[in-house]
Amino acid sequence: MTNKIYAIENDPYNFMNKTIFSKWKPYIIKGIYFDGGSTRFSRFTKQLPITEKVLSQSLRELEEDDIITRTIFPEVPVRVEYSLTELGKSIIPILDLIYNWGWNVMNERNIKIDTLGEMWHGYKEKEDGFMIHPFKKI
Amino acid sequence: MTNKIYAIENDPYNFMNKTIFSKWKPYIIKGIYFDGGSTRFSRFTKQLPITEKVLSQSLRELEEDDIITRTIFPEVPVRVEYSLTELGKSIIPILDLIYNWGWNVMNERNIKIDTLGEMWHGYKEKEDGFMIHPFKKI
DNA sequence: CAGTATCCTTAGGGATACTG
DNA sequence: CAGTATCCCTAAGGATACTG
Repeated sequence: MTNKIYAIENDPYNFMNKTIFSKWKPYIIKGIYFDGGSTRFSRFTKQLPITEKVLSQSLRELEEDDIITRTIFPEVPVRVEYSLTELGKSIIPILDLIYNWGWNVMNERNIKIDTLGEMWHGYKEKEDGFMIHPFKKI
Repeated sequence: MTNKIYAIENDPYNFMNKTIFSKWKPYIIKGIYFDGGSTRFSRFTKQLPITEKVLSQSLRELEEDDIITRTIFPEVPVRVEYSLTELGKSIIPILDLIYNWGWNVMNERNIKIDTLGEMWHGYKEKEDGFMIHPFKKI
C-alpha cells in the first residue's frame, strides 16, 4: 500500500486502453477507415459479431473521446454516418503496426487468420463476394 | 447469427489484446526494458499497484507467449530474473508509439500524467530519489 | 434504418493470508 | 525472495426484445 507509486489512472497506457483497446473499438476504427473514412451503423452489425448494444455504446464513447463524429442525414429512412476525426485518423498507423505484429506472429505459428480482417488491412485483395454486403462504393 | 462473418478469435487485434494489452502487461514489458533488459519480481510489486497474484499470472502468460524468459539463479536467497525475448523486444517500439499518442492527447487536454511512467518512457529525467527503490545499476 | 431497454454471464482483476 | 492459495467483486460484454 505504501510502496505502490505508479498512478495508473494517470498513465497514457491506461488512457489508450480505455480509449482504443476495448474488444471492438479497433475494428470500428479500422472499419470506418476501410470504408473510405465514413460508414454506417448497419455495416458493423452486418459484418462483426457485435451486438447493437455494445456497438452503439462503443460508438458513443468514441464520439465522446473525439475519435469519431456522427452525422445525421435527414432522409427517409434516416441515414447516419460515422467518420474519423483527425485524432481518429492518427490512430490508424498504430493500429496497422499492431495488426502487422500480430499477423506475423500468428503466421509464424500457423494460427489461422481471419480473411475479412486481412482484406480490411490490405493483406488480401478485396473480394466483393466475400462479404455478405458488398463494399461501399466511394 | 448468419450474417456475422468476422472471426475475431482468428484476428491479430484479438491476439494482441490477449498477448499484450491486458491491464498490466505493457507496464511489465516496459519495466523490464527500462531496467536494462532484465529485472526481478519484487521490482514490479514495489513500483506498480499490482498484486502478487496478478503479477505472477501475467508473467507466466508472457512467458508462455514467448515475450519474456524466466531465469533462476540458485543463490541464497534465490534470485529470479525476467528478460525480454527478441519477440518481446519487438513490441517496445509499438508500446512507445502508444504511450506517445496517449501522452500527447492527455497533455493537450491537461490531464495529469504519472511521473514514474514519464521517467520509464524518457519523458522526464530519471531521478533515483523518486522511486522507492533506486534504479538497478546495469 | 438506427438504435434502446432489460436482464444476465463471466473473466479479469483485487484483498488477504500463507509458504518453500 | 519469489511466489501460491482462496475468496470475492465489478465492469465489460452478450442475448433478446422492442421502438421512433
